[in-house]
Amino acid sequence: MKKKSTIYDVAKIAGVSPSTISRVMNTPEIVAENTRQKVMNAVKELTFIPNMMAASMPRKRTNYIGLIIPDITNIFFSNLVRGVQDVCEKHGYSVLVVNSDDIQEKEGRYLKLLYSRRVDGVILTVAGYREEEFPKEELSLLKKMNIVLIDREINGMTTPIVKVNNFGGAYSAVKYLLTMGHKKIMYLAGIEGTKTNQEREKGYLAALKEAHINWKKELAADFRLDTAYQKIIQYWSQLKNSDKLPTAIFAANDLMAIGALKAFAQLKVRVPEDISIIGFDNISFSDCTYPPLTTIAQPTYLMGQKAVETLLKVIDKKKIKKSVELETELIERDSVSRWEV
Amino acid sequence: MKKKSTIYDVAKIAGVSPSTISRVMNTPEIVAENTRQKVMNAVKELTFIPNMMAASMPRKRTNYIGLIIPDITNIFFSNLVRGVQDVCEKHGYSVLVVNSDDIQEKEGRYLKLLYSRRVDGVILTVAGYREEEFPKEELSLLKKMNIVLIDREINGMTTPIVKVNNFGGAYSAVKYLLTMGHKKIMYLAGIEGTKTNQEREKGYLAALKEAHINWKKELAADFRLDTAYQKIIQYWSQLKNSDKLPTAIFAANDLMAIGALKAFAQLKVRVPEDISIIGFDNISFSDCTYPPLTTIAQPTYLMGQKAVETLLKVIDKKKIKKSVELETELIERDSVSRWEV
DNA sequence: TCGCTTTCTGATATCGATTTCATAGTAACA
DNA sequence: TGTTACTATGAAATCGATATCAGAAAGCGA
Repeated sequence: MKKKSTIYDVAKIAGVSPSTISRVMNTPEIVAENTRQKVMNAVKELTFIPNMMAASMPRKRTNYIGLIIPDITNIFFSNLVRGVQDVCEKHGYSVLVVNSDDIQEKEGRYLKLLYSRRVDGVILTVAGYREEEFPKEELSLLKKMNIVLIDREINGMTTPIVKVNNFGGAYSAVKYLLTMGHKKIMYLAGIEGTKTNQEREKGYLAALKEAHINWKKELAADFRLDTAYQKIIQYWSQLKNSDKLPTAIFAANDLMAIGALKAFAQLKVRVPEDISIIGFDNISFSDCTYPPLTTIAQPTYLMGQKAVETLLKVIDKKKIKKSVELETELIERDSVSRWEV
Repeated sequence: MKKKSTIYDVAKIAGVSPSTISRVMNTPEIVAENTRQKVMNAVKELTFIPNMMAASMPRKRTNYIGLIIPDITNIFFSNLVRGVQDVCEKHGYSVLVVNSDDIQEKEGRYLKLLYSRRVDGVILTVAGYREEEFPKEELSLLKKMNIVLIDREINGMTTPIVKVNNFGGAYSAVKYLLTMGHKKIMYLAGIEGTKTNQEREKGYLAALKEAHINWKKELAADFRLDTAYQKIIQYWSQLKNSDKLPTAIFAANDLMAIGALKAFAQLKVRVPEDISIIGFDNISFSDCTYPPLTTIAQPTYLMGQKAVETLLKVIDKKKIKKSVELETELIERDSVSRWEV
């Protein structure tokens, strides 16, 4: 590996001072045409590329932002990450992504890491599994950093947030099932501790209440495909042909809806003839399932973008809206059919 | 935002020199028990967390590594990323992930970015679309950095690489189709410029040759689901019932296999009754398709891990194997059936 | 008790940029 | 032509850690 050249090396070759090199690299317009030429030549000769790391010390900016998500492997989040990355790059920022696996303790550890790396700000999807109280140490870290929440709110906290109208989305999903004639609708729930799940649950209950429907049933899961798959298999095996079985399922996300689809394929329960399923998210595989999944679309990529835009304003101490709420959209495909009695 | 405390603040409170603070943070065992206590108290009082950014200057290590992949949104790569992240974290490294979108020009730009950030090393999936010659500027950057390739090789370059036995995997996929009685097997190709695609193609051809089968057909695509979907729709619409239609398809990756599945669903061509499909990768949705996809599994996560392990050795100038080649495994599911004549 | 280690700590230079301040040189104006 | 006002550049301090080197204090053997 060749030795890396510094601003001093360039200065020596160009016969000017290091300050001038810095000026040419950052504000070329303030240096005289012919010194600029000399410097550019020297830069080319050494193929000099400035050390951003070193620059961030006096600048007191690293131009990094941190992004904490549950799991990059989850296609919902990888989409969001891409939105974050693309906007960041446009503004000269780089993204440090870490996975909390929805575990609070990891979230805390990573927050500390991001702080020690002195990222300029953090976009945070709070972990789903957590104690009632926010740990003091983590809280003090949050106060020391520029934070924007994404996807999931924290109760009683005024941190800026970018999210989707979960209540509205869930409400319209269930409403849709109702208009299709379904009277027995089950909610396949996500991680209980997340505000996201709570809001979707409220939307589910609100729609039922409005339609004066008393039949309700929640199957507890955790947003994960395999868990949903197992829960469904288990529940249906126990209650074969019982009237406790719903005619439709509203899944708190597509991953679980797909898990359900997989379970029903194995159980030889036909979708949508025997049971209808609607998901939430519109992840990129939801049109490749069998049958293609009807779902509530979330603008995932856009959420990532908005979150960065908000964060950059926070960093630059500009005025911001405390909360950006994006709307969902019903995508009709083939996993829901009319239920005739 | 509270002011960030430095090693000097801690020193003042603890009544010792900054050097001692540094020692307590890095090599506590060499400082006397009771000064260590004093320092620890001061650290706690200020909730001091050292600035890694600043530390990396004299250390001449950033403890960052760069990871260039085509697209984080591609589930194949997001798995690999997770493998990279997990091992990195264990060794005190953080990962800076960027997306080349398989475009050489972006790859070059990001390489430069990573260099300017002075990452300790780079794990690189070379972009698929590129000119014949390796651009000089990019090449000189590669020489200045610690590089490990992953997934895709570069012709005529001795850079260490972690990959899978593509030839063998493809060969066994086609061999499997042959043993199932298929005689007309199409190859649904990935990006032509990638070594990965070339090797899989060779595996395909080798298996056919060995079986003395002359029927061959390649449908050019680009590893992407939508492209594969469109190509299939187009090809089948043109050649309805012609004997130019294969009885089985070997897709260069699962994403394209799933695109094909989607196309056939729409074309009312039954899988596997009318046509068999085998994929490559075993991405996490491949068991949720209809029918569940038979495929050649790649240890994606493991590849990420191995790449990091190799890279860390390169960074520490330890001896390494120039090339780590992992094996694939045939996963039999339901998208391939026996073909009886 | 003397001299020699060993243990522990502090002073200082350093990493590679930026930034402030000072100043030389030139232009502008009356 | 003298005063003022810019323009262009350099010198030096700074960011927050680490690392080297030197010296004080303590321990130990003879």
